[in-house]
Amino acid sequence: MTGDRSIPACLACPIRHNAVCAQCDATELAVLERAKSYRTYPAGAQIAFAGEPLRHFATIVSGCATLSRTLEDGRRQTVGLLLASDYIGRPGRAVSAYDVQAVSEVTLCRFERATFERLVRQTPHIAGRLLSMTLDELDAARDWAVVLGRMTARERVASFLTSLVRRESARQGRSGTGAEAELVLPLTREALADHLGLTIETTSRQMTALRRDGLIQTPSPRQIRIPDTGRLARAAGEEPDASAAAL
Amino acid sequence: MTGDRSIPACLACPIRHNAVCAQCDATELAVLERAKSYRTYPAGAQIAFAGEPLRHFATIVSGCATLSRTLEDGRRQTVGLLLASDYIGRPGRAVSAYDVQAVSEVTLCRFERATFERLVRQTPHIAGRLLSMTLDELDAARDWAVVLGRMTARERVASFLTSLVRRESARQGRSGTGAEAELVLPLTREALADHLGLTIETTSRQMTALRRDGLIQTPSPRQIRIPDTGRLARAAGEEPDASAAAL
DNA sequence: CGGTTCATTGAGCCACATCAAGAAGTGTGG
DNA sequence: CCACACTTCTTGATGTGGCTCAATGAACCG
Repeated sequence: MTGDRSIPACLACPIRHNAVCAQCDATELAVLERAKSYRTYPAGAQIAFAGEPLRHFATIVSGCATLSRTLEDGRRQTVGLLLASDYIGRPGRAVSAYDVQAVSEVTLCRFERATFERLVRQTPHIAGRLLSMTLDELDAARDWAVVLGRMTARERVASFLTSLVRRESARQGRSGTGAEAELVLPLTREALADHLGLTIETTSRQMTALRRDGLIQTPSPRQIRIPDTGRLARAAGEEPDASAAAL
Repeated sequence: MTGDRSIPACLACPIRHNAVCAQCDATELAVLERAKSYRTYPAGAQIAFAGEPLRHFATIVSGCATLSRTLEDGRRQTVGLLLASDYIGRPGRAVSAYDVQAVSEVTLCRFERATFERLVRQTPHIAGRLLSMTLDELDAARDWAVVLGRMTARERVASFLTSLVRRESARQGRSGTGAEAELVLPLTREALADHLGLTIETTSRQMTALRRDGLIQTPSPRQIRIPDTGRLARAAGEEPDASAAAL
């Protein structure tokens, strides 16, 4: 494709093996190549509005976005944290059910809605991958419902950090680097609180408490070092065997 | 099919047009017909256990079941309420992520897991419907996350009753009977509390409060009459236009 | 260097949890 | 048909985790 200098080829795409196109072969990718367009949003930009039409189905190539809903009185709840390879939009619906906001700078790989729906129908590899990803999202949403419905503030923070570490290390292939981990929070305290179903203040206090107890270290508010992920997972309410059974 | 007297034909199935088979034609149904088996569980029975293998992919033909997870210390959160035409199990996973419990007597239409996965791959009509249903479930799970994360006890109860009324009237075709509604709670107070992320006591108190305020009437604890669904929806935190805009 | 945004910390209060007791409904056996 | 046990639901009294309100600190930026 000589067309647009700024759009990289699918075969060189960083999320080639994780996005809806993961199972596509070279021929199928060529079709996607022609239909796709890129768009980049700055940090803080709103990508979609709840209740408003959504022209594209899009995949996050890089960056981080939140999926949230705001009640009239201002209460907001984030219902999904979207990272690279996650998708935005719903085949079959013209209207976005949630607000989508770029948390860091976000680059999307987009398809016109009608075009994408045709692609889904005609390409079992896309339909299959889309189903698999949606089932994963459904499990993630349900898991998070347990956190929101039953866990204490401390457990919520610990759960979130634990799940971030897991996503991070899953993305990078290494399944368990062992005890230690370090991560950069993509979210502000406000976005974090909205995700946890807490206030900024409570979230901050729990971060302080976890630091005091030696479960995390915070060189800066956004940077978090976890000396022992197992201990943090236990603080998140997980039984000691859950995923670090090997130790 | 002369095989089993107790299994009704797909064409006569009460959930024919709502389940994963909804888009199938007569030929495809014939294939399902041969592969399916029925099983009925009494109220209270556990259909699947979190972390345990799940041999079948199943659809609820009749009855009501809950999808839940229990933490070691006994805290339980229901993450899904399954009614007729909803499915149980996850194509591609051999292990159940949640506990599934029959709330009322439940009849399932089941397929061996491997058989069903083959059917999904070979039948676009099934794959498509499964995707669509999963996307709906995902939206429902995310909507419920907003309730669990940000709503007061009163709003949670009102939200739940409102959503039950909506599902009921959607299932029966009539989109909005107007203001009035009556329903029989499929859940005990305990199961209800587990779904709302509250205690039994708080749930009961909120029911009492809603009755006191004239938003509901309760001839018996399980039977609920809603004289004005719009008013209840507003108590659930919905802006007055949301779905009863026509008034 | 003031203004702005973001994060932390403190003090007090309130919604919901917990603990405890009754009330109402349901089933069983005499 | 009633007595008794058992489960389910309701109501009351008290405690507490997280929210609210308010101030301060830290980082960034024009």
